[in-house]
Amino acid sequence: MFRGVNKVSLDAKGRMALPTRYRDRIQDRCHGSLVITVDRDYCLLVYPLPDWEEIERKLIRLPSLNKQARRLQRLMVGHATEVEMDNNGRILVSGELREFAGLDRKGLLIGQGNKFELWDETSWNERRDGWLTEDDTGQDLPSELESLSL
Amino acid sequence: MFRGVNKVSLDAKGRMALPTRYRDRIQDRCHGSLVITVDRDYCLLVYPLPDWEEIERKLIRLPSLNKQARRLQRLMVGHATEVEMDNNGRILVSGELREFAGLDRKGLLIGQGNKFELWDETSWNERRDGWLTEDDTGQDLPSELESLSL
DNA sequence: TCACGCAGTGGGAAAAAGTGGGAAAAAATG
DNA sequence: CATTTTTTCCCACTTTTTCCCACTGCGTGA
Repeated sequence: MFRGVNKVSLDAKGRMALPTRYRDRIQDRCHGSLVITVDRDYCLLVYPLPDWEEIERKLIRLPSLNKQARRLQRLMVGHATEVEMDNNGRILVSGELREFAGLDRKGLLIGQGNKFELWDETSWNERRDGWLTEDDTGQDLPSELESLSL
Repeated sequence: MFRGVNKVSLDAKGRMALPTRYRDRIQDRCHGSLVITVDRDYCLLVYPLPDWEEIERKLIRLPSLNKQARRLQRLMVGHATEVEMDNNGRILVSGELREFAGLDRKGLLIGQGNKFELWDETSWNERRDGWLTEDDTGQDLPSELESLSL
């Protein structure tokens, strides 16, 4: 499981070093093959290849005539890019993906279970402050949440 | 079960000595592996690794397209950091987490059953005074609270 | 009252991780 | 097919992190 906030930096060539604590797990799981795609919140998602493939299958199977489904397919499958971890534990984030997420030099890699989210530092901070102050009364909670005891 | 208020101090490198009375229990439960994450009230939560993993599993399973669920995932899983107790019974609290909780030198470790809360001393005192004077009439209690006998 | 021991604290050195640059290989273009 | 540009791979340097050791202060017991 991936978790936690990790400061990462992108160099002039768009290379990003993955935090060492995850590297062994990534090697085991997918021999360094990862897939990067986009999220509607203007961050990037980074999956180990096998995990991505499973999601991709689910997405492809969705009903093609459903608008929501096509939107998801186009966004997620359409932007999915396979990358390999190099000898220094770095991956190459393409210019298009960096631009999409507003990524400059300083990024944050956020562990989210089976995947990472990759945010521009500034965007993340803004969004996070929003989530913290946001009033959540009146919103519909999934029933799983109602009974959650942390 | 963890309970009680414990004064703790953080050194320049962010290291914090855990109170001795809990160390054996922490060794038994998780061999010194703890997870620190954030709370909406701007304090930190400290879980023994197995307790955290159970919560994490529940969080990860929540539906990805639900806004509330993603918010919780990003805040809690996204900030969760695994730490190890060192030979001197200390754990390392990262700069980001310290900053989040406004933690400087003096902190309070509050036992809360299966976890601890870690507060900056000043914030805790202010918040506690607030809870004591807060007027809760007119608020609707969940049914579990209605029948609570203390 | 003095000595011993343990918990707490700080600092420093060794190791590991991160970063940048350059050269070689590959690809693209005319 | 040759030249130019892009990409990839490798090496070396710098910074950060981690681990270990030593000192201090307080409490306890002789």
